[in-house]
Amino acid sequence: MSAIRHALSIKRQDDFAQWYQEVVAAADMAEESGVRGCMVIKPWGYGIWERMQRLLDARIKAAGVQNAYFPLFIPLGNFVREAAHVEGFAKEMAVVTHHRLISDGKGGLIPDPEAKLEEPLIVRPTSETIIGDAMSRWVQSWRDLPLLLNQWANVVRWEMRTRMFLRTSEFLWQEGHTAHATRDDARAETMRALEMYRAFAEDDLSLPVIAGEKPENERFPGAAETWSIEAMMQDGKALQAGTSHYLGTSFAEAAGIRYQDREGGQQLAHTTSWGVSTRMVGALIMTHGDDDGLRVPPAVAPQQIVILPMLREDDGDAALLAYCEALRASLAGQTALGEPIRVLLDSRPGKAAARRWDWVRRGAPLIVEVGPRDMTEGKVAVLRRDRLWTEAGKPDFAFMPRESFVAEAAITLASIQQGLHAEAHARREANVERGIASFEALADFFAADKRYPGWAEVPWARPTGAALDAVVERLKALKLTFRNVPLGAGPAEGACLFTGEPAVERILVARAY
RNA sequence: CGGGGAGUAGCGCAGCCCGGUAGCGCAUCUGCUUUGGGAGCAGAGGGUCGCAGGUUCGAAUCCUGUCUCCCCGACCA
Repeated sequence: MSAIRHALSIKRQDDFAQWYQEVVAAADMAEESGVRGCMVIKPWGYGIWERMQRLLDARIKAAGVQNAYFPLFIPLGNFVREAAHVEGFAKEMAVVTHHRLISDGKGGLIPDPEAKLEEPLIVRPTSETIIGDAMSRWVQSWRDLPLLLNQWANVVRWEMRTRMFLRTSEFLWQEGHTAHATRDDARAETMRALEMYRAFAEDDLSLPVIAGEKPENERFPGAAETWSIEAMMQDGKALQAGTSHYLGTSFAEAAGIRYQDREGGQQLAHTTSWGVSTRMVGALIMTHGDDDGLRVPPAVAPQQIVILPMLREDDGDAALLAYCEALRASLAGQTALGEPIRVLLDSRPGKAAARRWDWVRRGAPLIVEVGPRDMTEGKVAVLRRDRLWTEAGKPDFAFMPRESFVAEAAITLASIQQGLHAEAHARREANVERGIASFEALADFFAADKRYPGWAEVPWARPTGAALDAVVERLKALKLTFRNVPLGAGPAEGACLFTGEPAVERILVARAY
């Protein structure tokens, strides 16, 4: 029995879905908007997304990809060109049909029947078609290739069931779109983007992921190959945290992206697309969150250190504030994880001991409380969010000289960044089962009632078409899905769990978000 | 989109069955006390009861519709 008085009312192990929702609210990240499937992202949540944007954008630009912006609306006629793509998205589309409102005579407004659009516009669910259209004009010669574009944008998919950050009708993302002269070049770009996402997730978000290729049934509509990074959440489910697609020439054919080669012949370009979305914020919560709220990895924390002066609303406050301001300035002059330290002096009135818990729930990596006696002694009281409690169930403050804290702040932040990754990585590795040799054993593995159903990595023969569909159905009956064929998986041995044929590779099976 | 549950103050809830002045806890504000770690006492402010119709002398409460959220399913780059 624990005497700890946690900052949340719901524990992960009691109700993971409810816990997730409480973290989103308690960490002040987002709230309901009143519009189905759409959320208001609040400053702390959006600040985390902005940090993700900044770090990923730098990686994208470092690869020579340029940012551009394409329209929100796509003419319906443009969208219908790539058959598989259309089939994949048609049933979840928002459509604009009118351009004016008129009074309904009862004090309300209705779309003006006189203002119906000749051709409806769809709200982009992704931008392959509209960017492909631009590429068809921008690509003429082999000298125009490769064409490497990215856009940061919102997209809309009319989801049947939504969850904050994980699946919303409108979400924010980046979508990279590239065109290449050859299959090899395009595939190399696909893999570069995949590796970029892996490094971004692991290094910047402390999120251990497994990069690999999606099986045929999980491919992006119209893609030749789909690759993903998969992360394990604290309930053992898998979350696809980023995807990279080699699109072959089918989108180039649909959009007319052709170039003249060195011999003067007309060739179809090979295209790719790749994306990461605000879903990543959900992955962060479900990977690093604990029973006291979120824990934000320092690299993406909007504020890495929060200073809380213990104000008493008396004459001593001025001196205490000056002491804290000096502390803030000396920290802000330091560099951690390659950037100036982001430090907030939270001097709003109120008891520091009470406001501390707001920052615990938000997951600020370091919380520093400073009282009059600390000031006199030249000390600070430091609370690390990644190790909150003492054995006795009290907040684990480290009282240390101010100068020591300042001198070690960068190292401490790097240590938290690394520690969160190590913790999540150890948890995942402890819950990936690689020794399952039969379908029955697979079913047993997932039938066991345990906190982490985890993942299974099993040999398979890579069936396709109807044979694959049959396997997918068998898995669906167990609420299981294929995740990906990990790049780093060992050589396949033995028989395919699903067909009995000699295995050709190893694939991850898991419950998934 | 199918089945189930829910919407009352910023948050969590009671009241509804059986119609009759809108309640509790936390939070907020004020005062006093307290002051090394999530303070105590007293007082105060804050709600067209999701929205729209209907029944009724009278609706948070009964009826109809609708919107949103949660859970299960189907769907899901």
